[in-house]
Amino acid sequence: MNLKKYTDYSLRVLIFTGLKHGEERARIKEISDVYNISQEHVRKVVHDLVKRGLIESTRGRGGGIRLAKPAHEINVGMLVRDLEQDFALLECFDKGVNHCVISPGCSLKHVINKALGAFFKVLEEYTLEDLIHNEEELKALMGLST
Amino acid sequence: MNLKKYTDYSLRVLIFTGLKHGEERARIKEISDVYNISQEHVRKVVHDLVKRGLIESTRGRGGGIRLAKPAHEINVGMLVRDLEQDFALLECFDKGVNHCVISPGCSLKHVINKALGAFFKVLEEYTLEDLIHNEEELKALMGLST
DNA sequence: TTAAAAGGTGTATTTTGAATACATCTTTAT
DNA sequence: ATAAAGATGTATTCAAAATACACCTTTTAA
Repeated sequence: MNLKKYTDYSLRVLIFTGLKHGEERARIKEISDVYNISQEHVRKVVHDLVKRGLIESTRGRGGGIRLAKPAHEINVGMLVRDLEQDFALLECFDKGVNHCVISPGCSLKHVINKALGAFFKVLEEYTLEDLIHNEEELKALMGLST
Repeated sequence: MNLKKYTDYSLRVLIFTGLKHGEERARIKEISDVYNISQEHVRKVVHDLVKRGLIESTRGRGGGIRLAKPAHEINVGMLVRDLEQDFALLECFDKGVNHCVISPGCSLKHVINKALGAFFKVLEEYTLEDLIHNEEELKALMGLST
């Protein structure tokens, strides 16, 4: 059981970007340096976040990225749901693929579904703002002058 | 986000086996036929469940498998935890691999962990007995004479 | 007006781990 | 002795994720 690295990276990109204020912008290069993730990947992740409307990017010299909406409007649960598209925890979750004969009478899927619901319920209690509440500490860890 | 097919298969093997009573035993061949999973795989899964002490097997003619303990003592949560060994949802969960600089001050891992806890809390409310409460229906779906 | 800085985009390759298959062995009741 | 059952180790296939490569577009400051 695991999440994709892209989900992890996306969250980290948002955390970094969330630390910029006002007219400040984050640059892909910066993010790539801080987290030691190649620029290519960061670029992909950023691009994706732009498409999802979470990040706003400006091209050209002096450009960069910033959050497209306030951090408290970016919900962690929604984000993870979005980024992880595939939640077919059991074969029978995917109608197209399933060929388990007992699935019509099988309680397992309900149990797993209920558990998955609980998982997201917790995540939905948090927003990006909660993840950057300790702004100074994070900046220090990143080696950013404050 | 997904579970391994082996987890799925294991649960299904237990469900099948749990429908046998008294001196009755399930045979790998039977399970393989009902679920349409090759005998090879069922064998692996069964072997694993035997090692985990959930199933008792008898070799030789007239042999087969049965639960090693009553169905209500087989907890779904524990089972899934056991079968899915790897819960490194984020890179920073795995100390050996992690190289995210912000991890000492990052709240994300706590949030994800809490969610994972909620996931298992739900699963732990169920045992194999709950999964086979509708014994007759399941047997009918499997095409077993009752 | 052009060079540098920034992001955009499509495609290809590598890696990993799960899923599956193959081959052969051991045990035991009849 | 033999057939029915499970045991076990190894090899192969496959898919998806992760990563890398190449090249494009936009913007602005020198």
